[in-house]
Amino acid sequence: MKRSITIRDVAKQADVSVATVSRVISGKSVVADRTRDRVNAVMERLSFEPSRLGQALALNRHDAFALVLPGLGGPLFAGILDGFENTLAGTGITFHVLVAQNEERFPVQLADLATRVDGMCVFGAYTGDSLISTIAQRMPIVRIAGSPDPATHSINVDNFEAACEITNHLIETHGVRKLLFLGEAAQSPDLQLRYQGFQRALSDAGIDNRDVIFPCSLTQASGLKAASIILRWPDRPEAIVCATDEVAVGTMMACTEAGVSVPRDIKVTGYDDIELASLITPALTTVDQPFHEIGARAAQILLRHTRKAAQAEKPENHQLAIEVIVRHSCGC
Amino acid sequence: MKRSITIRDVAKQADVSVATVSRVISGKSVVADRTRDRVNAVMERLSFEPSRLGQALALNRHDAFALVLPGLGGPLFAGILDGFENTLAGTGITFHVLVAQNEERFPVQLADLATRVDGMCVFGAYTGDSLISTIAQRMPIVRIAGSPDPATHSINVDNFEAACEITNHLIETHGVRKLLFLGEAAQSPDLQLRYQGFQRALSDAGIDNRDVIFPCSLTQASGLKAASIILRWPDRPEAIVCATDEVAVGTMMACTEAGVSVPRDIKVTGYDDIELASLITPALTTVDQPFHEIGARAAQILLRHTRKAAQAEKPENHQLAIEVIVRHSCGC
DNA sequence: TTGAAAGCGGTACCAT
DNA sequence: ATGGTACCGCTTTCAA
Repeated sequence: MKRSITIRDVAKQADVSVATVSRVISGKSVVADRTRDRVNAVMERLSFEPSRLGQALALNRHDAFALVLPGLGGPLFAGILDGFENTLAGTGITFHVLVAQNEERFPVQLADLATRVDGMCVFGAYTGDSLISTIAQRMPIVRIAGSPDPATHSINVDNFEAACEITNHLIETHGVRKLLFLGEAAQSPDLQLRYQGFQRALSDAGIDNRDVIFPCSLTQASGLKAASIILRWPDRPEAIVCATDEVAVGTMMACTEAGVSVPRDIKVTGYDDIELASLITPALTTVDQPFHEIGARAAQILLRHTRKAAQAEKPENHQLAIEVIVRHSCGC
Repeated sequence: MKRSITIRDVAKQADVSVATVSRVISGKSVVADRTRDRVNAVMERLSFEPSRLGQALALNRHDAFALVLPGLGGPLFAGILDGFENTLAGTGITFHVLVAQNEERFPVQLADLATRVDGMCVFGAYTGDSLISTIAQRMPIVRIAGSPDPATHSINVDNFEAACEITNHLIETHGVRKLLFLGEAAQSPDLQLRYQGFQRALSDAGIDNRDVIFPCSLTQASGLKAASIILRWPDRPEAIVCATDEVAVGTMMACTEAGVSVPRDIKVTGYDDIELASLITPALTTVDQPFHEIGARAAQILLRHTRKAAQAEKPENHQLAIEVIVRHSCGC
């Protein structure tokens, strides 16, 4: 590993001071045209790249953000990622993705990440939530669909409302009285709200809302497994409200395998509106989430709060409306 | 943003030199017990965390790797990630994930990443392949399922062989003569080999292997869309060999929608053996890939070649065997 | 066992 | 417009 060339090498060869080289690198200060050209030529010839480490240390700035996601699955993350990436493009800021696959190792990974970025965007809830608050004292953090935290910015969609609405549709329009929620409520505040909205719709309609959830992780495979059990129940539900589209698709697969017709024999709804939702037969009634918009806003918030000196501004809290998309799996 | 506490603050309060503080931080040098305790106490009290930037600059080492993935989709990445993460756990090295969603921005992102890590693991092929070779001169890189490159390490599975074998099974065991490959061949060397293995099996059996591919991106949605077109052809194929399980699942959905029975009316095979493959009905005949193992090996190679001084060692090239998993979608 | 001081690769203030 | 130089936070000789 031969020593890499530094700003001092350039200075020497161009016969100027390091200060001047630094100036032409940053382009922020005025340098005589002739001098600039000379320095640029030398940098070119030496194929000099300023060390990010040196810069970062001197400026105490990383020019990097972090995007923390609870897993690789789900097409929804692709949307957030894309929105995030798009608004960061051209700002000179890049970002790291942390995929929190391992709950146990997460705190270490997050702490490490915190030493390498100027701000973070965290999706979902984690056991290390207190750690997040700690980090938030040092840099802006925006939480998407996470636990409320006065120290961080937040972006949330109105899950309670949407879940309530979609459930209501099933009850009011299609006269269903026996419903089941399929998914995990504990996992994140986001999911909890979906379940609570569901429960509220039941109680509003005077339906007993106890014992109406069947646990299931949020994948097609789990949905398939869970639904094939449920379909064998003696008194199977008239409608299954799924926590995500993935679960719903799995559920619908279980139905066709069991020879149960959707929506005639049983109604199914999803949540998220993934690409598959509109393609499957019957097309899935679901809830559209503006993932791209969410990612974009997160990045904007981060930019705002790192660029400005005003570090002490109060947190932004964004609430996004979401829309129920009625297709055919509900009986329509 | 108040100045964070530094090693000098600790030194002053503990009444020792910064050198000594550095020694107790690293734990690599001998320090008198009493002194160490005193310093530790001060660090504790001040809740001092050494600046990674300072360390990195002094040591010229980041203690970080990068994992570059061509997208968020596919459960397969979760396996690689997990293997990678597991072998890195406890080494004090963390890693960044780069999700190459945007082809245009990829070179910038990769170059940026290169300034922040000691080694990278790159999955798949990209337009910026020459950039990768350049970076490989400065740090170890392992390519998974990528273009061959003498400057980098590599891990590959025997896709040609496996694709050939699974196709052969269809031909020999099930007497199929009219086959179609569903997927994208151009996207990566990995996929290309799958298609080439398919073609080889055809020609070995004396079947015309021109015009036997139908383009389709590697998602369920695409598989569903493509298959529903194919199924309407006047002379539909007897078997569809899909580039991935996702495509295969989409294909099977299209079949049930069209009232075409798998495997009676048409045979379908997948590739990757995702969780859903064994759950779906009929269970998918597919190819198992040791993703976890791949991720683990990649990390090991990186560790080996960054820890040792011997930077100039010759690249490692790993070839992993893969196994065809025969279930029912092929007719068995 | 400990300390003083010279880097690591930049930035930016203060002179000139 | 340019140069000299003191940092940024940490590691690591070299001496004591």
